[in-house]
Amino acid sequence: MKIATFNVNGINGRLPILLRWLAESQPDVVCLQELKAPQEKFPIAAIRDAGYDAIWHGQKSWNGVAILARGARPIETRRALPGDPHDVSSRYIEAAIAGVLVGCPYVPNGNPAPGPKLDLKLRWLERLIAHAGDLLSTGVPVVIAGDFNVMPTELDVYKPERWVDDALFRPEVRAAFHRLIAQGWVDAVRAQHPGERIYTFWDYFRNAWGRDAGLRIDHLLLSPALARRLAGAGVDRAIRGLPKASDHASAWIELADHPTSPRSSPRRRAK
DNA sequence: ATGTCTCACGATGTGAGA
Repeated sequence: MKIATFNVNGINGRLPILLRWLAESQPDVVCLQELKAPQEKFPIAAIRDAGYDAIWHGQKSWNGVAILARGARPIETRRALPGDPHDVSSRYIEAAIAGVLVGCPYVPNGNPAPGPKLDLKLRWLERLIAHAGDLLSTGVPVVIAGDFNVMPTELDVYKPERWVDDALFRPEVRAAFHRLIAQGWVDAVRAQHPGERIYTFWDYFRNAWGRDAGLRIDHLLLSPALARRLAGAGVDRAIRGLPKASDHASAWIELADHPTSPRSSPRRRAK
């Protein structure tokens, strides 16, 4: 089972790229962010033609999230992050697909920082941490796949010193992300490629793609039971190089049908 | 501070957000 996340940056303007990528990479489940389309302008017909069903939460101009499933109907479990009934931004959607609960977050950017936008981001992350903890406590297999707008470590930034005051890399933002991970989640791409420089986003400015001046901000977090099924993970960099590309590439994981690694505890004695 | 791109409004440009 292949699960991917892709910040599409405008699903209608980017529809040819999305359809081409679906045909080439054949993910079973896709989390999309930044649809930038109202609910009624989601291109569901083209997506069905491509062999996928979908649920989505649109919004005029900004935000917007969707979950696609190949040959299956995602069973929606939520279309907003709990914890603030006044928050109307479409930044979270969640569904059950083939025995896996899939959460699709689009964390607020937070810039300019410091300021009210950073404060909103930090509050949103607290709500995500609370909800993620609830999901873990159910014991259900969960993947949270989306645009977290956080680089977890210096390895995830082409030039860390340039980004320490940015809302994507400030200490309090990283600390919130690490508290989330510490609940028991596995950052799948990092777990499969420890020590490797991997990016998922390259700014449109300053020829960032051409210089490989990237950031790793799109993540797939696995609950313990799913982490034991992790069989592969990576980033489809090629879609970032296409004409009219999104500023993000997609990150993906491959899950085996059954556990491939033992439980981490009790630990096996080294030979 | 800058750079580039998207979408909306409603017009052939401008503003906001990222």
